[in-house]
Amino acid sequence: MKISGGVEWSLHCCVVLSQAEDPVPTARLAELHGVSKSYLAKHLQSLARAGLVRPTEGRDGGYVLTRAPADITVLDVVQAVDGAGPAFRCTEIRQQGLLAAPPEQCTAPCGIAKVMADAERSWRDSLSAVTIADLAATLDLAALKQTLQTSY
Amino acid sequence: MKISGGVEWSLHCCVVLSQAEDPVPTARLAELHGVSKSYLAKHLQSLARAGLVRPTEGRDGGYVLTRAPADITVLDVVQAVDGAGPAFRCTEIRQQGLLAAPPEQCTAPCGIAKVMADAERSWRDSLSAVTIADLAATLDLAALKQTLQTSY
DNA sequence: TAAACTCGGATATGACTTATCCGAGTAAAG
DNA sequence: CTTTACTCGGATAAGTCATATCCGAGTTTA
Repeated sequence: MKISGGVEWSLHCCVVLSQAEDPVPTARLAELHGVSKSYLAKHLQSLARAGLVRPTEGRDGGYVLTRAPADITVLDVVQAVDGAGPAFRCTEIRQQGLLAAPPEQCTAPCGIAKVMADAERSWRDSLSAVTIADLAATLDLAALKQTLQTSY
Repeated sequence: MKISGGVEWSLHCCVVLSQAEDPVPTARLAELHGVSKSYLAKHLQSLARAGLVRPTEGRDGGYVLTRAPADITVLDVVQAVDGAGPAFRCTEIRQQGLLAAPPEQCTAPCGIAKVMADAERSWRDSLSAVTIADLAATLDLAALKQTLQTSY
């Protein structure tokens, strides 16, 4: 089980965007966090496709959050970057091989698939209980905003 | 987020082993489930390395569970096959770039890392609440044992 | 003693994540 | 109105990890 590395970058960017009033371009977000601009751009595109951020083109353009920070959960960001599909995909092994179960017993989901799905649900519930606003609240916002206004 | 495909095979195998009294070889487990023998062997090795199953070599050899089915959780199997490391790895972005936080504020874990770790904990708790015995209880054990005794 | 069957690690293949670049389009400034 | 500079977006390589397979070392049985 593994989570895409871009998730961490994207979450940090969302926190920064929640404190910025003006659009923030990709290059600026990259130097703020000390990461590759080219690669960060790819993840920001994922956020844009998911409708979490809105791009502004041209001079003085950049990204802005589309919703209030309290209305964007960590799960929203994770799914936008890492995909929303289930981590475990049941291939219906119980219907294959010598001990294939008869189809009439396969109306209910496989017991193994059910356990994995329940676990993923718990995982998602935990992530959706925290918002970008909650994450921002744990930081020194005064210092952050001051750095944001530092000359380019 | 994605889970190795071998996890499904391994869980089904553990359920079968919980109902078998004699060692079951890899080739037999493969034909019972209709999957590749060569590839299944690799995952069974992972289970053996984790100490969940014990191999018996030579003629009439095979694999046997090392513990009672009620003492082996789904989490044990998942971690044996897919690795036990955390899915999210914090790279301490907060200490890099223009808005690097001073080290004295970084004694506690990053807020983002904490959220992700909590979610993974929920996931693991769900998986560790179910055992191989629980999974077996949802099946038609009489039919399964009969198939197990079918001639090779 | 010999034979057959078992697991174990070492070895190719393929898919996916990672990482990067340049062009199309847009808003602002002169 | 023209020019300029800056923005995002998709298309494009490299690297890494999971997938899939094979043959040899060792052991039990007959």
